[in-house]
Amino acid sequence: MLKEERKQIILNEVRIHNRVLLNDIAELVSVSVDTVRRDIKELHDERKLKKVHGGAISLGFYNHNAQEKEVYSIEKKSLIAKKAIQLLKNGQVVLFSGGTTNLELAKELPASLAITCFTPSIAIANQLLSKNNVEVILIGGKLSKDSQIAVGGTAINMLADIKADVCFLGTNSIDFEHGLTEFDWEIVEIKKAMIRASRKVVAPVISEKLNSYRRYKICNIEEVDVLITELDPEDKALLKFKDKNISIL
Amino acid sequence: MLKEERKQIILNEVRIHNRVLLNDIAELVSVSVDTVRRDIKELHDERKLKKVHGGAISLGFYNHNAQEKEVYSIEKKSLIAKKAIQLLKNGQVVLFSGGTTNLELAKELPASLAITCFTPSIAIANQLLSKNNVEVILIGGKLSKDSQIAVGGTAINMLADIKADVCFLGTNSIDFEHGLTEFDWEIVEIKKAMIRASRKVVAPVISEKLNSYRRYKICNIEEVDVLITELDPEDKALLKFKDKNISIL
DNA sequence: CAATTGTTTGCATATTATTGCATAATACTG
DNA sequence: CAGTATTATGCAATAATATGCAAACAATTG
Repeated sequence: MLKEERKQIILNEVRIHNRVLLNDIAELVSVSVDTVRRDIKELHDERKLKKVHGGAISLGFYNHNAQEKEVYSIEKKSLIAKKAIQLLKNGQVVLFSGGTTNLELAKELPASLAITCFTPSIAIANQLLSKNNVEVILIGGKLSKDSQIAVGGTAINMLADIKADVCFLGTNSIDFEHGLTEFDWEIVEIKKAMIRASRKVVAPVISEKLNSYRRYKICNIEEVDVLITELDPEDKALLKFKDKNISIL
Repeated sequence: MLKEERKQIILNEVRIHNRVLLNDIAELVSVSVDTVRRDIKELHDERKLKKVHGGAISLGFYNHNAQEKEVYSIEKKSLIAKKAIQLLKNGQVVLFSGGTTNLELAKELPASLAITCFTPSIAIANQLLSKNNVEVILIGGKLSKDSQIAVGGTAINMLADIKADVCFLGTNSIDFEHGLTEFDWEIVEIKKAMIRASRKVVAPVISEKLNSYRRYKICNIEEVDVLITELDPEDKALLKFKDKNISIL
């Protein structure tokens, strides 16, 4: 068994289970735990996973927590927000899903921009309210305690009456193969409806969310028109998306 | 179970419920309370939650400066809130209009109370979200910039499908002769719809709002079932309302 | 082919991290 | 202010880690 082969297996396990135990891997690939430990250390240095006491966890899993993102990735999100704002023109109708990246986007909207915004997120609605030239329309429905956005039939019905110019679609995970995915089915339903309600789908995502996936699928990667990350558009991690005719910012 | 994994679970619980008890977590993840305590201490040091006596609470997810600054007659509002809460029973469906008095009411709802709440106010929805046993349903629609509640046809249509047990109807002014009145026609429309959507109308108002009136009328004084003020129910300012068969609290 | 060099691997060892328990101190409750 | 619950602290058992070392292995060179 080649070392690289082993490392791929480890990464795969991490991707599937979001965590691995050192001992399990050692048994799985029939090497000593020391070797696995060294492999994980290398993968950690390569930023492919996070080494923790007793094993490793996926970066996506580690980062999925809202507070941490809030605190630690502000600069990245701000960069993404700035790129995203360039897509907007006066008079447009814009749909915002939830998430802290979209929240940052809402925060940074220039005061001069006159647009109409729909959102099921109370946090984003709250931010948008402070923009004088922005008309804010709240998408109603049962509030998910978890993600703090309106979900369910009412929200989906309301979206059915909308055709927005742009939808800023936050997502938990994005993967070339598995598309956009989420933890929570309620959220998936509402995001599917948001895609249907928009002419153009823009996915602002932190690069850490790339190459990870969750249980439930929102859509295929092809349904995204524009992908915005904090990385340089020419970054090698983004190249394959260009093949699918997705704009990269 | 990896330590990091456990920490993620704790964070997740905090995110969902806004607070966790040490003992609950210990049971949930099957470790001693000491271990959970240490985990929470670490998460606290990492600024991912706030450690409190007996457990942890989430960091305020967004700083609602606007509402926090409204400290006008907070004691009076708190007193009104306490009286209003006594009207509520588990299992009821409750409608909240906007306003700082209703916000105070939402804040002070006891954690044990299990009710379903509808509201067009993002500030109140936000408060209600932190109550474990409260289901929150947001009434969607265009957000009024000054009152920060959803107004217009969408909101009114949504209300048409509801029959709540109680409606806490905030109002700008209340007058024996002119009834409940407002500055803003949009708000009047939505409040009219709220009255139609409820079996019982409760008006929590500070005494300062008594005996004043505005341009637009929500309803006659007779349509109010219960009037709650910070005054003693026997106060002479309230006597005349009793004649109209309105309960005074 | 033998010698050399560098890498990988497993093992032994010392070090460090994690956990639960005991106990004393402190905070909350009525 | 007493009674209870929660917390901080030290300690010991266990598990995981880092480190050095030697054997195994591969690639390169004379």
